[in-house]
Amino acid sequence: MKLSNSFFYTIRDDIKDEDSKSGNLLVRSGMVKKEASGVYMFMPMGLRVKRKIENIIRDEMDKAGANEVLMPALIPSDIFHKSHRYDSFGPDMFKLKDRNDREFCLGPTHEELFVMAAKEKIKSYRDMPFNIYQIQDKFRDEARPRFGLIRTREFTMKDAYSFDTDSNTGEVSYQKMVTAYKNAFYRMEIDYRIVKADTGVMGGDLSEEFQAVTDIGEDILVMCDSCSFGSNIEVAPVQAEEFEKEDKKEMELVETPGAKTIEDIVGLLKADISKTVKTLVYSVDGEIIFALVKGDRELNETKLRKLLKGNDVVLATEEDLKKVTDASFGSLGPVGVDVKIVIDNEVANMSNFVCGANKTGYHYINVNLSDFQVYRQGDIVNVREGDTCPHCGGRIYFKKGIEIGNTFKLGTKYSEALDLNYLDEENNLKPVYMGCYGIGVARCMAAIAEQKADEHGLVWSKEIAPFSVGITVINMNDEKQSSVALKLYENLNKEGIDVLLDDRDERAGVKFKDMDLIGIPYRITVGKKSSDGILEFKSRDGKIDTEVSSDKIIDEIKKYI
RNA sequence: CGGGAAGUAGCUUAGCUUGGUAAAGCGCUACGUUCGGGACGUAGAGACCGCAAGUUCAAAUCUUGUCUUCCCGACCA
Repeated sequence: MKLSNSFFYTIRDDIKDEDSKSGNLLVRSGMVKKEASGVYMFMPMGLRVKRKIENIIRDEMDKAGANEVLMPALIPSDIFHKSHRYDSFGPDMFKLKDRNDREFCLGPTHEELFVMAAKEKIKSYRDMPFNIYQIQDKFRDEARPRFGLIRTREFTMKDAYSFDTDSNTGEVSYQKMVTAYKNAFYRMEIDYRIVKADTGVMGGDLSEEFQAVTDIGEDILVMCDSCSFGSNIEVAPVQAEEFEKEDKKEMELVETPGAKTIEDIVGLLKADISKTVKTLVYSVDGEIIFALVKGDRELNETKLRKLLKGNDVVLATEEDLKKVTDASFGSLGPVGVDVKIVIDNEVANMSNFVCGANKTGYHYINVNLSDFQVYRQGDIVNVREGDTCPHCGGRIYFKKGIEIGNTFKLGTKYSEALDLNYLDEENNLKPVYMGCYGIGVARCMAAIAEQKADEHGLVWSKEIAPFSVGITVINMNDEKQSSVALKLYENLNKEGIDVLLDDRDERAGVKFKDMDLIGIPYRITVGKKSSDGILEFKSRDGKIDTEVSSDKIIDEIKKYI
């Protein structure tokens, strides 16, 4: 591509309302443009990057034996009613009606349609396994789109679905996809971790996330310093701390005026923080419960939801609280109150602890489990850095991540809901075992930008750069220079190398800045010495900066791409 | 959905407290000088100040409403 007479522009100033590094640079470099919150246009450069990512994924999927298909984005809503997901998606789904008032939605995901497609083929156990995938746009009316391309409302996703007779062969299909993902992300040069994750609205048996490590990640990744353990904090198990068992002391009411937080209590009563218990009030599907965690722990709502098998788990409001006690939030506890009490495993190890007395301004000291009735006990808190690894006893540390891929063992959830069955060898009708596998295409693009960009702009790895090589002509009005550059451009094209020729009548500085901003990995500069057959060869990452004679330049470039 | 901030030229912003229909830089056009890391000078073009009501002789500025966008949180494959 020649830049003169091309649809190409860059923006010099930082973009207002694009605070993330990747979002800002992708817009500044003219790769994308925002049209509405979480809705982006892809311009020529940006589209090329996106396509290259898609093609890497497509290549790896094909190698893994998956077949590409394409589903509609416009989907009749009734199929989501059948799978009972219409309500679980709720307001995240874009809904519309046709002229006959039939309800449609813009697909937020495609499990249902893939099941319908699979029904065409699957009759018997002989018809499996197979895997089908598509690269297509999904629509989700996110509560808060953010960070440029990282969380958008329309986004391109590769989604694959495996169909197997049972969990044994399903496991094989699953591992094939995991391998394909590793290959794809390796080629994209993304720094990522695989972590265990919550299955969420997808349901199923197991979920693993591929998380790109960046500072602006939306997820907290829990890693171990001495083994391969990795988990999203949502589901990372906590190794409950053990405490010395003390003899039970007599519970005692003490005045704690004005104390609202655990820190206040610790200061006021000179209590050790490990002797304090925090009471959190949750509304679980409308019912008020008290959740008890050690004073310095944070409650994990995902774990609480699972323990109680609830759907809607939210912090209670002051109004909710009034239904069960007159006490205010800072003075709550498990003693003498008529609500279900859920305790964290760690609380079960504690004795003679401090907690609220359900009387504003008062706490009890020396409370023990025998002083109240426990409804449920479980792991309901977040891991902290420095905690003990539940697998090997090593130390836990955190990273922030952007979810770029996700693999699920769905099991039979969808096949049962949508009647996807097969006949086995003994002529029994059985539900199909499914897996599903997603990669966020533009999210990969943003994650790479986030990880690799420097103070000069974007830096793309060679396989996903919009062009592999850029030619910068210092002076287009110099006939020698322009003819050398044009010849080189043609020869590189003949070699099948993606090459961008900056033949604009701009000053050299502007051209250098633009080539850096858009992140072309290799640059050839055609300048004064080109009349002596000398060209400059430089890599965007700064590792190469050398002069090469013009008859050797193509061989030199081929070494790298 | 809760908390915070912001909408003024294509872009980034000033002006708003203390009302008098608008300013700068970048970009753009023309000419000249420049020409290897976002050049300089001169002259221009370009804005019903998000939208709607209200107060007022007069509103970018004050009041109310509304829409949009971003940030933190909630939520989220």
